[in-house]
Formats: sequence, C-alpha cells, structure tokens
Amino acid sequence: MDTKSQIIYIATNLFQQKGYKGVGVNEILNACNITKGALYHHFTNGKEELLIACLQSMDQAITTDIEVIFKQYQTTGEALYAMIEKLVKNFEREGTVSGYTFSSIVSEMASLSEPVRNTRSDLYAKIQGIYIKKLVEDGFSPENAASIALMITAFIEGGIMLCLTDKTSEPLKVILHVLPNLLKEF
Amino acid sequence: MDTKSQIIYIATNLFQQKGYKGVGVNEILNACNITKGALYHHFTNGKEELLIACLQSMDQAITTDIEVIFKQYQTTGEALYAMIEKLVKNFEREGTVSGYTFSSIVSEMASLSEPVRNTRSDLYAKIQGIYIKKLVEDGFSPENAASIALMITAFIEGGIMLCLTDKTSEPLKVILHVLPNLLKEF
DNA sequence: GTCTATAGGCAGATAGAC
DNA sequence: GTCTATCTGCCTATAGAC
Repeated sequence: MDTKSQIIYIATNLFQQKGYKGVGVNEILNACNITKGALYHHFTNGKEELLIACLQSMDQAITTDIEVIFKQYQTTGEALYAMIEKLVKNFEREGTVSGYTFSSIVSEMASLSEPVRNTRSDLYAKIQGIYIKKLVEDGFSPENAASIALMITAFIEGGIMLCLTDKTSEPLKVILHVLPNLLKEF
Repeated sequence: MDTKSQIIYIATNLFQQKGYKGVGVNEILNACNITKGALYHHFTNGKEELLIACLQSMDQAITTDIEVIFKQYQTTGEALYAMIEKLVKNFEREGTVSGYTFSSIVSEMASLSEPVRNTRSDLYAKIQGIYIKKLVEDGFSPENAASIALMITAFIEGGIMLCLTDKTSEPLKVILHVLPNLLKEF
C-alpha cells in the first residue's frame, strides 16, 4: 500500500474515534510513522484536505457495502434488516460501527469549512439515493420514498450515536426489530 | 444575572454550535466580556469544569421542558407529538434545536474525560426515565418500556443531527408523523 | 471578584536539504 | 518522496496587582 493510502486509512480511524478537532496532525504522523514533509507532500492543503479524502474513502466503503446488501434482498425491509444486523454484529465484535456514520467526525459542522460540509452532504445524498431507489422498486411513490429514506437515515444515525456513546448494542438491536416493520406504516 | 450564570449561558450556546474542542477559552471570554481571572475564579478546574456545568444546565432545561409536556398529555404518543412539534417550530424559528441534544457537543467522546462521559450518561438516563415512566402508565411492561424509550431517544437524536447538519426541518417533520404511530407496533 | 501580564506547550504549516 | 528544522500563532492555565 502506498504512503498516501496508508495515511488516509490510519487518519480515518483516528478521526472516527476522536472527531476532526480531536486529532492533531502530529498524532497522525506518529501513527503513520512519517513526518510532516511526507504528509504535506501528499496533501498540499493540509489537515482539511486529508479530512475530505478520509470522508470520501469512508463513503466508498459504505456505499459499496450497502449496495451489495441491497442487491441481495428482494425488499427494502429485508435489506435493512440484514444491514442493521451486520452493524450489530460488527459492534459486538469490534466495539465500534463508526465506519458507518459521518456524524461522529463532523458533528461540529458549524466550525467546519464549506468544502467539508458539501462533501458530507453529497455522501448522505448518495446513501439515501440507494434507499430511495429500492423503495420505489417496492412500489412507493418517489415523494414517499424520499421521506422514508430520510427517516431510515435518522433512525440509524441516532442508533449508532447511542451505541457509541453508551457502549452497548441495545439501541441498534431495538432498531433492527422495529425499522423493517415500520415501513408498513406508509 | 450573576457572572457565573452568564458564563454558563453563553458558553452553552457556543459549545452547542461548535462542539467542545471547537470553542476556545478566549472565545468564551470575548463573548462574555470578561477576562481569564474572572473565569478561573468561578471554574477552578477551567474549561472542563465549565463544560460539565453547561451540560448540567442543559439537562435542567431539557428535563423540565419534557416533564411539563408529558404532564399535559394523556398518552406517550400525544406527548411525543407535542414535543417534536415544538422542536420543529423551534428549528424553523431559530434555525437550531441544539438545546435538545448533547451529541453535537460531546460526540468526540473518546477524547473526553471520564467525568464528562459520566455526566452525559446520567443526563440521558434521566430523560429516558421520563419516557419509561409514562410508557408504563400507558400499560407497557417495564422491559418493553425501556426498549421503546431507547428507540425514541435514538430517533430524536438522529433527527436532530440531520436537521442541524442539513439545515432543514424535514427529518424532524417526518419523525413527527411516524413516531407516535410507531408505538402501536409494540 | 475582576483585572493584566505572562508562562509553557502544542497547533498547523513551511523551507530547504537529501 | 521523505527528511529535519523552524516559524507563527493559538491554546489552556497561572500569578499577582487592585
């Protein structure tokens, strides 16, 4: 793996654990066993450019993962069940699911720059696009599908946040059983 | 209002907007029009002691507010509808509902100290206690009530997070219509 | 109880050798 | 492409006058 990819990989983990402001450039350098020269060679605009690269890398991993699951199952409800079940198992195995949310990194949005905000918005739109497509295939109207996709995102985001901060998989487990049934309400 | 209360009031707003790490002590001093001497007189242990005071102040405001609403309505579903409706109106009026969530302040939990983590946990437990009490009055079993309270919290947390970062009230509006009906699933 | 002045450290970023 | 050395500025916190 080349240096740039390695920096992104390691920095992504650190950002997920501590948030953008919570990780210093020096900490990243230590973890990567490189020096400032190397980092600023690959990321001319410094820490913020690195953050955007990390967000895009996360997006790649998340959307690929979700797309695979959503192709495997007939309905949105079944796909969501499988997806959340995977999150629960992941949390119980590794104690984290932070790879599935951007909030833990950039929830202090107000103090972040416009490029970062825009990147984050694009990524959420992409993920919700997958939900919407499947929901329309299920027979929902496009407007309803958009609302439901928003709801799904809110539910999962909140669940992940609670699991991470309370250090228990309970919130996601509850959502696992409720969310698929919830689709019938519409 | 005395100086200490004023510091807490202003610092709370800043922390809500930018997160703990995103606000510097100097920024707080400027906003309050005081100097270091005054701040460190009232908060011997500095910024972290101030944060804990802010979290407790928020907790006071939130639980009081929720309790008032929950006394006004017969069922948990009705109370939740009124509560979320208030959040939506608040967001549309002031562009924020950050007073109702701790996540935006302390989502970088891994890098925060034990006292702060514990304070946050206590506050969430208190809020969920209100939900649980009402749910049991509604006839739910204590175990079910606990699960449902967890779900409600996850849903609202996620909704607030999306509203704040996407700058639209849509997520909470969707939740407003779904959540009360959702209770019938149990 | 509030002020000024300052300590001491670490942040992100840059220049230039190799 | 990676290194070392260094800059500037901000950070939290403290000491001591008033």
